Amino acid sequence: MGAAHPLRQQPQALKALMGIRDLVLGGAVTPGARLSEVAIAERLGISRTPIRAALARLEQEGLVEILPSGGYAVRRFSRSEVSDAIELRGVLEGTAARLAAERGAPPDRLAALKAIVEELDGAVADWPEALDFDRYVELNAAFHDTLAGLSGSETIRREVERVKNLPFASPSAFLDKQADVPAFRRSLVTGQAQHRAIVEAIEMREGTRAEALAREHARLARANLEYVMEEDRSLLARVPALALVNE
Amino acid sequence: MGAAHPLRQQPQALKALMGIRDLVLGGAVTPGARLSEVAIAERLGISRTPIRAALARLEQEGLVEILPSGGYAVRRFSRSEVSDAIELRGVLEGTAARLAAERGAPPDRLAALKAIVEELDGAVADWPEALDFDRYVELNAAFHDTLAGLSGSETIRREVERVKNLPFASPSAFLDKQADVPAFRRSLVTGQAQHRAIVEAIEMREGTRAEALAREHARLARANLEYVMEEDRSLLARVPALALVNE
DNA sequence: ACATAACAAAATGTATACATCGTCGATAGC
DNA sequence: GCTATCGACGATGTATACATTTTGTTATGT
Repeated sequence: MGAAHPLRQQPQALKALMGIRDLVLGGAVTPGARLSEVAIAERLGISRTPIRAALARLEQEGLVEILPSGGYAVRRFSRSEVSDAIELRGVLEGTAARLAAERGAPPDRLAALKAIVEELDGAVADWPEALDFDRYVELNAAFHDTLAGLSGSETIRREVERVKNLPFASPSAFLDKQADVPAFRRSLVTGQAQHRAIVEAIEMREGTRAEALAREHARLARANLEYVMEEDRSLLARVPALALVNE
Repeated sequence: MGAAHPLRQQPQALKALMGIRDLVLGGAVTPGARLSEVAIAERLGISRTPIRAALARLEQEGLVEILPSGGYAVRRFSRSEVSDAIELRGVLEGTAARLAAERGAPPDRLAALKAIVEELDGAVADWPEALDFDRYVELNAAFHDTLAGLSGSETIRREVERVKNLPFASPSAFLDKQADVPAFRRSLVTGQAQHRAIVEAIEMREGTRAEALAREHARLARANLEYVMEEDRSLLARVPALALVNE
């Protein structure tokens, strides 16, 4: 599945990375607040060294920012930045889809992608009401991971995976049991139709169509974001990925 | 111009980053070879700590890779990876151009971009033979930096700048006095025409056209890459950015 | 009461010491 | 002569100690 990065993380380094991620996304530290290295080190029970490494990495990923005077702080995202990050994911996934179509995807991987779509179809269609969120999220993530690697270009795959590290830009950002509203549920049906169309376009070597579809697919997440901001701001607290959005 | 990153680098950290970059790009260590932390530390006269930080960052940038057993090595790039990185730059710059056109670029920044194009015109047209490479490189870099920030999306700007950190993906990769061949020189004329067209498209709010043009503009670099690989491999050694390409 | 300057506390940046793991080589056995 | 295992060397991963900068507070002067 997603061998994500060539990460051969050492135990402490891994603890630091996951720990800080949880701290930030769990709302333990408010956006904009300083991330004190000693405080984190004590809280996680490890030394400052892996903490610093993790912070530097998270800065590269865009989750934390460097303070002008040194040190790091939890990054705050404006609504437009979230929107742009989603658009960016669409652009990159679109490129992955286009290249896969133009260059021809490896038959086995394309078959795997089609199998995932079939399973997704089952998950969505069988019991539209009693949908298994966990299962859908898992399959959806698998679809996007497979798509990212379908072009055979490691360069593209890396960048797609990179942008997905931003929590709200992930394809599963708005898929959460805590945020189970009809509007989101409807988007799953549309999304699944787009999944099918993307695979079809790649199979037919229709690069431009595949790219446009993947972009539009990402914009489904943007629509969900707008729904949260305009229609039901109470979801802001219930969608974990949106904890960092201020404005 | 390009305040690149919110990097408030400490002296040792900066020395480490620049030093290792020079080591890798200068060919002091062969691609694939291990980058021993102690060796680098002794060579640069600083401790291992900033070295490690710089290596971790360069791994994120894609210049070095993590060895399965730990530590880092100089990354080797296949021809297709170089080609894909250039394509990726085109995709991202294309997105920057499209968004600038769709959303409307700030008048002052657009004016600045037009001024750069004017200056570039002078540099190219006045003395086609006695072209000042340094000046052209500087203006060309300014054009691409300005374009990256023209959409107003910091997210997009960041990503464009990121991919440009890969030496061979930079817009100036094939602009070098050491590699002054007629084929490259001709590409400058075509490139300058594309610069003009990109600005025009953004000004006319023609987003799709702007995106397509920016992509095609990047493919000029891809053509130069193919020229090196197919027509004149002696350039492989003369174009500094291509030192990491094996195959 | 307010502003300013000096001082103290704390945080980061850097260096070094220690622990752990991988790799290379030598030696012993077959 | 070849292979396998044991051991030493070296490298990275981690922790800690030190130095420098930043920040917050307090006291003093106007």
